[in-house]
Amino acid sequence: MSTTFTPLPEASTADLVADRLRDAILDGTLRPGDRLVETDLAERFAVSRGPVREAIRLLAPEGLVILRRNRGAIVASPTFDDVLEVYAARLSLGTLALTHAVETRSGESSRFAEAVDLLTTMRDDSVQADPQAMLEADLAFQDAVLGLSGLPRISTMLEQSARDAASFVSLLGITYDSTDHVALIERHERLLNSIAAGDADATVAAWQQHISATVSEFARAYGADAHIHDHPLAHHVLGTNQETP
Amino acid sequence: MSTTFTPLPEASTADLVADRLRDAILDGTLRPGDRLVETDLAERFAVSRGPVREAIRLLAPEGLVILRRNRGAIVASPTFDDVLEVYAARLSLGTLALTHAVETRSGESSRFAEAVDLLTTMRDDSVQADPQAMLEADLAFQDAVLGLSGLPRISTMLEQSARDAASFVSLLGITYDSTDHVALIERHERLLNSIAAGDADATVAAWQQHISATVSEFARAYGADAHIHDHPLAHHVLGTNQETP
DNA sequence: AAATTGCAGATTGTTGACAATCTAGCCTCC
DNA sequence: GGAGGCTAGATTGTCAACAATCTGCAATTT
Repeated sequence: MSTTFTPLPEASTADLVADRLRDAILDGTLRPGDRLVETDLAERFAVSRGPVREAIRLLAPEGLVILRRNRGAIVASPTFDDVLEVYAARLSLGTLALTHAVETRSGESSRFAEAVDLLTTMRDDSVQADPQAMLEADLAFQDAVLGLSGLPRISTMLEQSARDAASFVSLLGITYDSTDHVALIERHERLLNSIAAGDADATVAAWQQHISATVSEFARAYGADAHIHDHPLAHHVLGTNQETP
Repeated sequence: MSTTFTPLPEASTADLVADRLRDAILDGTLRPGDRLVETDLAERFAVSRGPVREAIRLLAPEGLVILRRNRGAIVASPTFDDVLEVYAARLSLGTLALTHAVETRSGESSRFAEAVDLLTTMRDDSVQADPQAMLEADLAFQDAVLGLSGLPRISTMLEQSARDAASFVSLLGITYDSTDHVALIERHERLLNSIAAGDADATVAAWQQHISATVSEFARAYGADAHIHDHPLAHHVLGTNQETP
C-alpha cells in the first residue's frame, strides 16, 4: 500500500483529548450546556490539566464549546439561526470552490477518484445502518469534493462549516437516519457527474440544490418548517430549487 | 455615553500577550519566518510560559503564526495566492452580509451611526498620517458595515478575513500610505449611501468594486500586476468593475 | 572527502502545586 | 421578610520544575 510510508499523524496529547471531546459532543455523550471541568477530564483521560485545557481552547474556535472567563467551558447550544447562517456561508463559499474546481479541470485529478470512493462508502449498507458513520462519510465526501478546488484557505473554511453542520445534527438532536439516503446519494452523484463533465452551471445548481435540501431537512426535524420562510436568510439558502411537494 | 456601562473587557493574561504579539506581527516588529520562543517571550512579558503558550495557540487559527509540533511557532508567510483566496471569500461572504443588511433595513439601526463615525475617523488628517491607524480605522469601518447584517457567525468570519487582510498588509511588506486615501474613503461613502438608500444592487456593486480595487492595490504593491489575470481566482475577485486606466 | 552517527544545548510538552476567582448557601442587619 | 455581606468549597488561572524532543555540530567511519 502507498499509505505505509505516509507522514506520521503526530497528534499531541491535547489533539487526542480534543478528538475525544469532539466525538463526545458530536455523538451526544456531552449535551448542550454541559460543563467541561478541567480537573474531571484530566482524571478521566489520565493526563494533567495542561493538555485538557489546551484541548478545550482548541474546540472553542470550532464553535463546539463556549469559554467564559474564570467560569470554565460549556458545550455550545446552537439555534436554528445558526444553522441558516452556516449553510448560507456554505452555499456561498461552496459555489466559489466548485466553480473554481470546474474551471481548473480538477475533475481529472487523482483526488477526484478519492471522492468517488467516499461516495461508494456511503452506498454501503453497514455504513447506512450507522447514523454516525453515515454522517462522517457524508461530510468526508463533501470535504473531498470541495477540496478539489485546490484552494486551501477556502477549503479550510468549508471544512469548518462542515464540522459546524455535524455539531448541529447532534446538538439539535436530529437523527441522521431519518434522512432519505437514496436522495442524498443521488444529489452527490449529480454533483460528481457535473464536475466530471466540466459543466460549471450544472455543478453550482447541484450544490445549491444539495444545500437547499439539507436545510429543508433541518427545518423539518427542527419543527420550524412552518415559519422558516419568514426568516430573511431562508430565501438565500433555499433558493429557487426547492423540492415543492 | 452609552459605552460607560458596557460589559467589562475582562482580558486574560493570555489575551493580553496575544494582543501584544498580534500588534508586533502587524506592525512589522516580528517578521515572517521569525521564531516565537516561549521562554523568551515569557521573560519579556514577565509572565510564565503557560499564558504565552496559550497566546501563541490563540494566534494560530487566526493565521498569523504556524505551529510545528515539537518545533515551536513561526510567523506566517502568506503568498499572493492567499491574498486572492481571502479576498474571494471576503467578496462572497460580504455580498451575502450586505444583501441581508439592506433587506432587513439595518441602515436605520443605531449601529449605522457607528459606521458613519468610523468613516469620519478615517477623514482625520492625523489618522491619515499614521499608516497603522489608517489601516485599523479602515478595517474597523468595514467590520462595522458588514456587522450591520446582524449575522453573528458570518460577521465573525468576515472579521477573521479582515484580520487576514491586515496581516497581509504588513507581512507582505505593503505600506498602507501608498494607498489613495481619497479613493478609499469615496468607496466607503458609496457603500454607506447605497445601504442607507436601501438599494441592494448598488450596495453589492459598491462592495465588489471595493474588493476589486483593494486586490488591484495588492497586486500592484506585490508586483504581480502583469500576470495576475492568469490566476483563475483573479477574475472572481476583480470582477468586471475594474478601474481600467 | 562525503556520509553517517552520536552528542550537547536549546526548546517544547507535560506535570503538580499554589494563587486567584467564582458560586451558592447562610447569616446578619435593617 | 428581603437585601446585602460573609464564608466554604469548587474551579480556573498561573507558575516553576521535570521529561521528551528536536537542531546543529563535531567525531567517526568508509
